[in-house]
Amino acid sequence: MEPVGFTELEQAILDVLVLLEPGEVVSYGDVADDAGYPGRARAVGRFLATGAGAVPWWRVVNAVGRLVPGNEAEHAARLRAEGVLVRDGRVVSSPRGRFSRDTSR
DNA sequence: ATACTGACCACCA
DNA sequence: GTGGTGGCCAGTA
Repeated sequence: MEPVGFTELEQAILDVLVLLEPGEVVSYGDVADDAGYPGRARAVGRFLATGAGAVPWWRVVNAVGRLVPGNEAEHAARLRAEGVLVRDGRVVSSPRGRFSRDTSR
C-alpha cells in the first residue's frame, strides 16, 4: 500500500481546492461541505495552515469574508490579482463563488 | 490520560 | 455591522 500522506478528509479537501477557478472565493465551511464533510471547516483551516502550499489557499476565506490572520496583506493582493474586491482585510465580492453577491443591491 | 489552542461556524444580544 | 458563547475536530503540551 502506498504511503498515505493525506487522510481521506484531507484528500477530499485538496480535491475541492484544486477545482477552484481564479476569482472564485469560498469559505472553509463551503469547502468542507463540498468535500463531503460538513462541519469540518476547522479541518480545512488546519490543512491549509499546516499541510497545504501547492493549493490556492488565497481563494479560501472564513464565513464573514475575513482574510487570513497574520497574512492579510499578501492574501488581499492575491485576491485582487484575480479580480476579487477586497476592502479593509475583508472580501466584499468576487466574480464567482459564495461571495459573488452583487453589492449594488 | 487531561487541558489548551486554533487560517472555523452558528446562534444570539 | 460587531462581540460573546458553545460546539466541533485534531494537534500539541
